[in-house]
Amino acid sequence: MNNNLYKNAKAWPFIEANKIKKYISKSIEKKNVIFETGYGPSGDPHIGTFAEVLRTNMVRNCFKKISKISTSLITFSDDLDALRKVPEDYPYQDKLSKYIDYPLSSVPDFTGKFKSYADRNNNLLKQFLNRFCFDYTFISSTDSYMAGKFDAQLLKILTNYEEIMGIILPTLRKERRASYSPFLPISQKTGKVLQVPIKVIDKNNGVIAYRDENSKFQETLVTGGKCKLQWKVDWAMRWSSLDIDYEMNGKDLIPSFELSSQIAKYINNKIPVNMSYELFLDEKGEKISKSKGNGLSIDEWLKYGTVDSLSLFMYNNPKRAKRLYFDCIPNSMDEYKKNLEKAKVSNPQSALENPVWHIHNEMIPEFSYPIEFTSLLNLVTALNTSNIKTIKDFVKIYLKNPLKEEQDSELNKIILLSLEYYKKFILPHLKKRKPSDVEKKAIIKLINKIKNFDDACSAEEYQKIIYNVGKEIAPENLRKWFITLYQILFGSDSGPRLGSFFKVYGKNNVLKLLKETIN
RNA sequence: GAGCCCGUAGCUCAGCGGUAGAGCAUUCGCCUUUUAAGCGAGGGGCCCUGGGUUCGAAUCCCAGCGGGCUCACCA
Repeated sequence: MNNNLYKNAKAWPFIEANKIKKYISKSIEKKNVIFETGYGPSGDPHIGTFAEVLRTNMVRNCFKKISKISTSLITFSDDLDALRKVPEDYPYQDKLSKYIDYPLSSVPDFTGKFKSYADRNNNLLKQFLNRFCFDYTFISSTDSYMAGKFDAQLLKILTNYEEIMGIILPTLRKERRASYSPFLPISQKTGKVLQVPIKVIDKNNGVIAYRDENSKFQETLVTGGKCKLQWKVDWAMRWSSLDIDYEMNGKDLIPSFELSSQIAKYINNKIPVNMSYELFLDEKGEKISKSKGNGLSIDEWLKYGTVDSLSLFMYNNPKRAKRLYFDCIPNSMDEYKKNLEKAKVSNPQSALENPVWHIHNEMIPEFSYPIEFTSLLNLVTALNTSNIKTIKDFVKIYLKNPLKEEQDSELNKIILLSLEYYKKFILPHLKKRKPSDVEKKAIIKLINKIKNFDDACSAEEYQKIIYNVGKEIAPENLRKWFITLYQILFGSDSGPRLGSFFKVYGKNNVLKLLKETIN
């Protein structure tokens, strides 16, 4: 219906979707548009992989709006690739290190839960993707090679062997040129992926010959899973085999994409529409990588922030290098809430520019959490408690409108997140100071007065007690007295209104809290 | 060497053709309380430089100067 709206939309996923539409208009019979994201299961799924799937999915959703052609999303796992390095955080270091150079899919999973090491990592990725309810088709490289699904392309590469070598060799150093081959035979003896020079090629029979680990002359078919392709050739082969129309990649792969595009001309000249995105940086501005273990993982983000806040972060400015660190989470949480509220009142055209439109594929939820995450963090810091009920009671006092039922569970969710964030990033920096002798006496007085009240003491009465004690020790500057209490009780210069806090916190807890400060 | 990104308030950044913005920091004012979980008000800018396009440029284009990252072994 709103075709013009979609055409004029300036949000990046729409720009990409329009690129695809233009691209497929050149081919006569396009029945299904295929999006690909690649994954190397050499360790835990990386947040970058995840970002790629999320963003690709956003483009796909926009494409669905501007075209009637059906779509699919392939998540391709390169699990026939060899294990090169044992990830530092993997629990079975010694066991895994014996499988260097073996295909990831033939390395056992030492946790005993999965068929193979690759299977374990593939499943971790799927778990994350399912959490976001993506609609995708998972394809295993190993399965495809073994089933002969790539055979036609493999033979084509063999036919054009010289041309393809001619593209790659100039990009390599001299030493590497001597050993390079686009085909990596799987050793018939050990099962390792071999990086050996090809001595003889027989195009008619689809056979190559090489010397194996023991310098023994071996012949093998290039088809049927007997050989794997070097990755840049592999990439180009996939575009053709799987008929890929769209694929993103990080900027580190820009030269590789260009090279694979050159190679693709000798397969079926299938080169997808491509977008390169900037890499995520750690707090020092360096590339986040699996091997370094710097920056943030998906799990770490989700420990302190919602799935939606993570999606928002991924949506924003994919072509700009961004620091991905813990301190991004509260901002992203608040920005999400802001955008959600903006979406409710925006016109149809500007709605398409709103990140939440893309995050939720147009099905924007009506409710979000009722309080900004940063405000909640202030509150949790001020209260200095892990008691969810106490926090919730205070939120209710703060909110002008009564809490809607739908918001209640959202609130519970973010209270838990804020508590995690508080414990990890705020609490360690708070420094409660010890009271001076004069202050100690005042606090003892406060304790005694509170003790003499019954349980039903109101917030105003608590407040009155605090004031009366304050007047005695600092009649000229009551503000100072309150600051003093905040510093001693919470390690901060400001905090909640103490009368209300004491009331909600409960008499016994208050007395306990006060007594702790004078010991 | 090649490619990509970034130069906007003291700091971190948003804005990306139509009056220069936010958070933090800073200055001042405000508690026997209409929620101090702070609140209110202010100061602070040749939007890196120079050209171009335009009625109009922080925004688009070109050139330059800074800063950063990535790739040139593997993926």
